[in-house]
Amino acid sequence: MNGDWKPGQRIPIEHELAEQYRCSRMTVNKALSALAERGMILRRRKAGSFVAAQQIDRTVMDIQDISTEAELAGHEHDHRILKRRIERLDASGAALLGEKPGGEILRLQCLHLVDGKPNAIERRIIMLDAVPLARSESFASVPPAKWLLAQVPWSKARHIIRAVSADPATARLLETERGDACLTLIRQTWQNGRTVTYVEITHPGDRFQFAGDFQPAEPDISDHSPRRHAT
Amino acid sequence: MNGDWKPGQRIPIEHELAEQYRCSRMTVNKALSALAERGMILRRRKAGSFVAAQQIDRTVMDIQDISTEAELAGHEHDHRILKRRIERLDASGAALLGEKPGGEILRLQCLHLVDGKPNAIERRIIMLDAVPLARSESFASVPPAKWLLAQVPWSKARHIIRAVSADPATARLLETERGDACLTLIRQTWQNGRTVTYVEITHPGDRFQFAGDFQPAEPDISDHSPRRHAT
DNA sequence: TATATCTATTTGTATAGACAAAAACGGGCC
DNA sequence: GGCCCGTTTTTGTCTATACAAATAGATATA
Repeated sequence: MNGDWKPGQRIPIEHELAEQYRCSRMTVNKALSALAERGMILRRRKAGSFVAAQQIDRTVMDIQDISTEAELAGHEHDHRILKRRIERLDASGAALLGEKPGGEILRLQCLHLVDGKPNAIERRIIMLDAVPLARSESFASVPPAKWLLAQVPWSKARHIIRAVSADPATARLLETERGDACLTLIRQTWQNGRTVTYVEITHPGDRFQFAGDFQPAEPDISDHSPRRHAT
Repeated sequence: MNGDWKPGQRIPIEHELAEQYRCSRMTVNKALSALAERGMILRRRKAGSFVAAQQIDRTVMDIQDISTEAELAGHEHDHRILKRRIERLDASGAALLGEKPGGEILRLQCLHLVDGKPNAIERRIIMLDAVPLARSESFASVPPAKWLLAQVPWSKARHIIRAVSADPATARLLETERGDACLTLIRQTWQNGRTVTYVEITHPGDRFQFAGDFQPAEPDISDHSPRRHAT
């Protein structure tokens, strides 16, 4: 990693880099592929490799389930099931989930406490045909997120983060003021193209935030040595 | 990808998988390494590879600069510089940034308009010793984020997403009600361990959200064939 | 029993060679 | 000029081999 290359600039071809740094082309390829995967460079056959024009601000967020997160941080976690009802998916719900209406769902509402204080409200829909075992699960001892994680592997997830004002019911449960800013995480998970679960988790804004880091791979081909990572 | 493995279960060793799927160990290693990188499996020398106990909910968010994002979505973007002042970093600012106080900074405040409507307030600190060119830049035509992206490549970024209630000044500028929920993105970028810029971008909660997808790698070693990706 | 040391297993990574796939480029043709 | 087609460059990936590094488990020792 000597002089930083400028956006759009062409990188020497793999064979030249291999010769320059006295390593095999495979090693160069692996390093450059890693850079490409992180969006640092663009690669096109025959055309060559180029420093990415616009650095994409890509950040990786580890969005854990609340109980796991609390445990890892050394806090006490507890939860109360406020609502648990089997329904059929109506039209509006179906539109929200992108599924067909009519299927049986389990609708849950759950309050999460961290160190005894309300930390989040979880409103969840579980598709019962995707997770039949949920029908007989009370979720009294294991919170829904953890139970689901252990039961069903998901193959795709989508997250949305929103700021909302607390409605009266939410404010009361979270012991905050009505209208206070809250951070809502919406997560939908699929398996083989079918929704497994949809959940909205609302945190009081003054007690929660999401953080993510992005550390691009250093183009450290130059300080390459036989016994160090190249990625 | 035949039967899904259960968490904690041990995966056959690379040599066995190579034999089983009639490919070289390098190929197996590459596939498993990719899975490990995504947190799907855990690997330990001598011990073996194991299906990750807790599926880490890791999501990748593309957090673009506002103007770029608006352009991509086909919207009109404009901005106004509300404040532009050269100061010295005081103690509280230094603590916030994790830098030493006393250095010269450029403090900016900027209103972003999308399709003519206020969409965000940007409050930014630029370290002038890291970006000396900023001293003579007015940012009247190019918004700060875009200008910086073109000027200084960053090597590390940290993002925090928070929900906050609009203070009176923010509410007035964003043409929303005081106390309304807002989504604030905080981003700090470094180059070679030194802060380049720190920015807080506050969006009205009813006009903004962040989204991210996570699609884990399929363990598609079984349908391996000479001319398909193994990762 | 507890601790240190050795050994064998497993992953990590480099290498050289081979061929495939994409696509930029050039020539020939209308 | 514009279009088609073969050539060539560059990346993408697999193979087989080799050795290094970490460490679980076995053995020796206190």
